[in-house]
Amino acid sequence: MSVPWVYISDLAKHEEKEIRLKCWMYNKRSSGKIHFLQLRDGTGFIQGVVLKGEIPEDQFSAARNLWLEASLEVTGVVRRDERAPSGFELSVSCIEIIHNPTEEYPIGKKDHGIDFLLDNRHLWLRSASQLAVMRIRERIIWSAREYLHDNGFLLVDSPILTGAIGEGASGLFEVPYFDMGNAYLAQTGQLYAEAAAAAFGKVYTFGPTFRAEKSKTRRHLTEFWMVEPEVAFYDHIDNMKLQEDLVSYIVQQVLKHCPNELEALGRDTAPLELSIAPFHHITYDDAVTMLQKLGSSIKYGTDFGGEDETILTQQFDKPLFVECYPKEVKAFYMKQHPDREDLVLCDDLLAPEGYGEIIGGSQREDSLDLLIARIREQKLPEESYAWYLDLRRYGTFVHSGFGMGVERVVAWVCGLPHIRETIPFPRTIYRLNP
RNA sequence: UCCUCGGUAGCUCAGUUGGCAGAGCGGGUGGCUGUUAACCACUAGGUCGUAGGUUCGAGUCCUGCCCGAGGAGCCA
Repeated sequence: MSVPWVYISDLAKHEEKEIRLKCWMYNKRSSGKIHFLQLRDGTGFIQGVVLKGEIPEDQFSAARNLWLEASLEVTGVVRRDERAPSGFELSVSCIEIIHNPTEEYPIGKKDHGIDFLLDNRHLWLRSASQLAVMRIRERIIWSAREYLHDNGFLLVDSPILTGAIGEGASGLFEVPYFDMGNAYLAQTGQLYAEAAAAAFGKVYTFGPTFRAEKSKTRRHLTEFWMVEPEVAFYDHIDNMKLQEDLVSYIVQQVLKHCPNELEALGRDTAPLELSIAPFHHITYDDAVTMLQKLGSSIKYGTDFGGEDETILTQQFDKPLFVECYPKEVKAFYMKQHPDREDLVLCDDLLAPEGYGEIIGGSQREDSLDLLIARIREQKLPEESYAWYLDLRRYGTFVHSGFGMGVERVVAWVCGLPHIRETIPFPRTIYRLNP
C-alpha cells in the first residue's frame, strides 16, 4: 500500500495529503448520511468524517455498526477545519476494521466511580486524561535523570530483594528465598546508595520501593518509585540546594514540554511557574509554633499530620523546606545536630497548594559509635546492618542524600487529588489487580 | 488496627413517614448531511452487597458479616 501510515501527532505535516491511521474509535456520532468517528492512536485524537457516497456503501453501513474501541485502519485526507478542537480532521475514504468488539465497552462517556475505574484500570488508561498524566510522569522522570546525568551523577541500581534492612523493621514485604528464609522487598535504595557514594562520589538510585504499611490515604501506595541521590562530602545545606535545583528543573521542563497535557488536566500553571529556586525554609521548631498559632493541636516533638502539612504549605507560595526535626520521629541514620542533641540534620520538602511532602532528605550519621547507638535505640536487627556500618569503619565521610517520591511529584504537578492516578497500575492495600 | 461514609439496572445515581423499583448514560429499533459527553421517538434491562431480625408489609428500621472509599497512625 502506497498511502503512508502516520501518527495523529504528526498530522499537521500532512495537510491536504492522503494518509493512513492505525487507531481505535473512542466515540462515534452519526446522522443518517454522515458519521463522525472519534479516533485515537496513543499520540493524539482526531475526528474522522465519513460521508455517504464518498466511501464504498458496505463500508459506510459497517461504520454504523462499529462498537466503541473498535481497532481500525482508516485512510483519508487531512483537512484543516476551524470546527475541530485540534484544528484538523480526516476526510475518510476507506475504513478497514481490524477488530470490532462484540461486547459493549465498559467505560462510558459519563462519570464513573473510583472503584469501577480502578477495577478497569487497564481500560481507563485509554482515556485522554490518563494519557496526559502518563506523559507528564514520563517527562518528570526523564527530567530528573537528565538533570542528574548532566550534573555528574552516576546511576547505581540498588537491589529490590534485600535482607532485613531498611528504614525500620515494620512494613516489609516478605518473599520466600530458597534455603535462606525470607528476603524482603526494598523500602529504599538509600543504604546501597551510601555505599555507592563512598565508591563513586555522586550517585543516585531510581527504582520501585515497597512498604507493607496499611496506609489508606491519598498520598500512599504500597509500591512506588523513588529517585534517591546520595553525595559524598555534601552537608545538610548542600543537600537542600541540590533538592531545590532538581525540583525547579523538573517543573520548568514540564511547563516547557507539556502545556497541552497540563491544559487537558485543567491544571492552573500559575503556582507551578512560581516554583523556582530558592524555596522557602523553616525550622521544625518554628513550624510547630506557626501551626499552633494557626490553631493546630500539634504537640512539640511529634511529626506533622497530613492536615498540618496542608495548613503549613498554604502559608507559602512555593515549595517549603522544613528542617531539623526531633530525632525521635526520624530514621536512625540521620546526622545528629551539632548544637542540639535532640534534633537531626534533616529536611522535608513540602509542595505547595496543600500537596505536602515530596522529598525527605538528611545528612547521614557518619560516626560509627552514634550510628550503632541509634540502631540499638530503635531495636533494629543489628546484624543486618553489618555491611552498612563498614561504611563508617573505612574512611567515613560527611555525606547527604534524599528520596523524591515520583508519584507525589506527579500528583502535585498534575494537580491531581489522589496519588493512585499517577502510576499506570497502582498498588494499594486492597488492590493487586489489574 | 481504629474512626467515618458508601454498596439499588452494564455505568453514575435518586428513592419522601416503612406502602406497586425510578432517571440519565450505555444497549436494541427507527429518524436525521456538521456532530463536539450530538440530538429526537420507541424499547429491553432489577436476587436493592449478604445472612438473620422487627412488621400485615422492609430498598427504607435493627444486628452480624462481606466488599469498597475517605481519614488516623506511618511515611515518599
